[in-house]
Amino acid sequence: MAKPTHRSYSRYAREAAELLGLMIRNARIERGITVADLAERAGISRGLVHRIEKGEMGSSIGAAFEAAAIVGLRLFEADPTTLTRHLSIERSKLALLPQSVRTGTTRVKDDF
Amino acid sequence: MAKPTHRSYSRYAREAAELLGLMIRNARIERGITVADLAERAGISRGLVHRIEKGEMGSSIGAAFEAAAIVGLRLFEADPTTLTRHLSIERSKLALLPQSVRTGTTRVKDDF
DNA sequence: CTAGAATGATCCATAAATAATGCATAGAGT
DNA sequence: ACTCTATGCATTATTTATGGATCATTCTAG
Repeated sequence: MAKPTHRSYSRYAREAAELLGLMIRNARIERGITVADLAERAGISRGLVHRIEKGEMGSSIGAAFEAAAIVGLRLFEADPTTLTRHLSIERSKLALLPQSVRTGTTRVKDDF
Repeated sequence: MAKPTHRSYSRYAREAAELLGLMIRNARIERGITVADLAERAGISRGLVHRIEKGEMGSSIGAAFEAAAIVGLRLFEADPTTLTRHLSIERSKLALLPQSVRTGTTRVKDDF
């Protein structure tokens, strides 16, 4: 990395991370899985599971989402099938949107 | 770090990350925000925004969630108020659950 | 078609995340 | 109450993610 001496996050982002961590922890406990067990199954360390459950902003998306998947947590309130469907939808939407945004002439879509 | 020569992720985790990236990208474009602009507002680099939008598993939760918040994306399909409420709920749930899981006697809750 | 800009990708140096370990504490179950 | 285990936290070594710069490509607008 290079410069980030320490970052600042919006309240929304922080709460979202904390919520994700809490949901993972709750789901894990409900299923009777230990931290060590979850760590091993996710292929990460015990400490990282702990930090993810605490909602620390530094943990990687991959580790957090993998842990969530293992404890059966459905991100975005979607089951596996729905998730795949959502993916298609978003991919389609992307195809319809302009592929680059012009900021020069400042043509923001929602100003008129 | 220590050992992870390269990790393997479940399909669900990968799709979730990809979906998050696509949603951020779509929301960004819909709002007419450039990658550079989003990067600056989130306090991260252009390259990182790009990697987040691609759904790369290595990016940090903090960077991704901050980007999502800036483009107005509501994680977990919850608006800010609902998010805070969800937090309370999860915190309450946690208080009711056992604080440590016993794996020794293998007393999994959902087997009977 | 042209010009300008945004995007996508690569390279390098460095700060940061992670794994591993050990230890103290708290909790569960008997 | 006691024991055994899970958890929380700190430390260190190593790996990796990130920022910054640069270049090629693709898109937009005229």
